[in-house]
Amino acid sequence: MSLVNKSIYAILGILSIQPSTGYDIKRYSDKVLSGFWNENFGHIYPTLKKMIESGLIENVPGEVEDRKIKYAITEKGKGELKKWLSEEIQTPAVRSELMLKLLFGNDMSKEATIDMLSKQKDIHEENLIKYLTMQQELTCEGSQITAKRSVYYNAILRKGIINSAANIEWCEETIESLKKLKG
Amino acid sequence: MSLVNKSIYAILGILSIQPSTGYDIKRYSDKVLSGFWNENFGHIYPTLKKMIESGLIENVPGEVEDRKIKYAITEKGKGELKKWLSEEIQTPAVRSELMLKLLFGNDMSKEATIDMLSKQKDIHEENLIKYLTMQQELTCEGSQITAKRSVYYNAILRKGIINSAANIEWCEETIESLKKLKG
DNA sequence: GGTTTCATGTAACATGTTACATGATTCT
DNA sequence: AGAATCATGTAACATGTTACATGAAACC
Repeated sequence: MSLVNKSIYAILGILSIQPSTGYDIKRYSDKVLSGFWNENFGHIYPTLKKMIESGLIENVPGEVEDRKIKYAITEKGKGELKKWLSEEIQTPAVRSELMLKLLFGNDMSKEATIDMLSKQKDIHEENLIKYLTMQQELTCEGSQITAKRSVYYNAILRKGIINSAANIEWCEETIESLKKLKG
Repeated sequence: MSLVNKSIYAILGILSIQPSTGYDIKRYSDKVLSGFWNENFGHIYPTLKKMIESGLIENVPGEVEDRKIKYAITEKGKGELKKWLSEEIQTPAVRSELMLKLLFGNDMSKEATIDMLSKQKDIHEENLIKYLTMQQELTCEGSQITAKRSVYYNAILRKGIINSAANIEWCEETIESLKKLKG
């Protein structure tokens, strides 16, 4: 079992912002990275252990208070993060269940297909609102994010907004084209 | 090892169009499903075996000529396909390396970030052309796709087109916003 | 006092990719 | 004749999720 790759960079990145516990990392990916990156405990804790072993992170001394275990990025970890950042991004393999179902939509009733697309549209509309809200939170209060980072974070939110809008548009036009179909 | 789920529905769907060999299935996902769904041999062949065992597909009699093994969907398989089509789509977990790198873009030079985004833009531009070409091929010659299915297939291509365009737009605006940044 | 959230962790499972092995056929 | 494509398959690896177990602290 490797249980490493990909997650280690997310963890290194989060720890480069500030020292955190495993729980903090999970919370960060659920809230800040919501919709772009996900982590789960079954991955986080074993990965943290391996990263300690390889010297990419370390326990924060004096902070091992109650039952929390706080980690910080080391110089070696910072180097590893920078190295990864400069590497080419490999395009991920896509497996869209929606597209698959639509392609075999012949075997589905028109109504069921429209219903499926409506549900997708609802999801994207919810997401759009979520990203717009996050964007407002970013611009209003200074929050914990530094000004420089906020430019990057705003770009990420814009990506969510643009993609959600595109998906909504597509759902609508596809529903319309199906309604025009006879049978 | 299960080596089943998800792939079985792609296979059932493809076989519902016409009987095919494992190789045909791979080719179909590379060409027709390109960008929406991917399959690999390490998955296809073991899955086909399991599907034979569970009676979802069968060998096409008399067609086991040379070294090709052709499979066809059974009535049970058709039922399974329809059942899956009516099930709710679960939203897939997202892990976007690009977004992760952008979020930690603080640790990257501005130029490197812009370069990264340019490369992404190029990829999406290539994809856009690919989808537009596929759309033209669909409308010009009748190809092998039936008229009814072509409506669904066109919707899929439209999805690729709209998404590619949205991504290009986002790359451009993000590059611009970074260029305006000092430092 | 009970529920929710915080907090850490493991084991089993699910899923998917890559590398390798083999050999026929077709194209140049 | 040699290279590319067709064709099938396995084993090892890589990766990721879910369910379970445990218990403290905070909230209501």
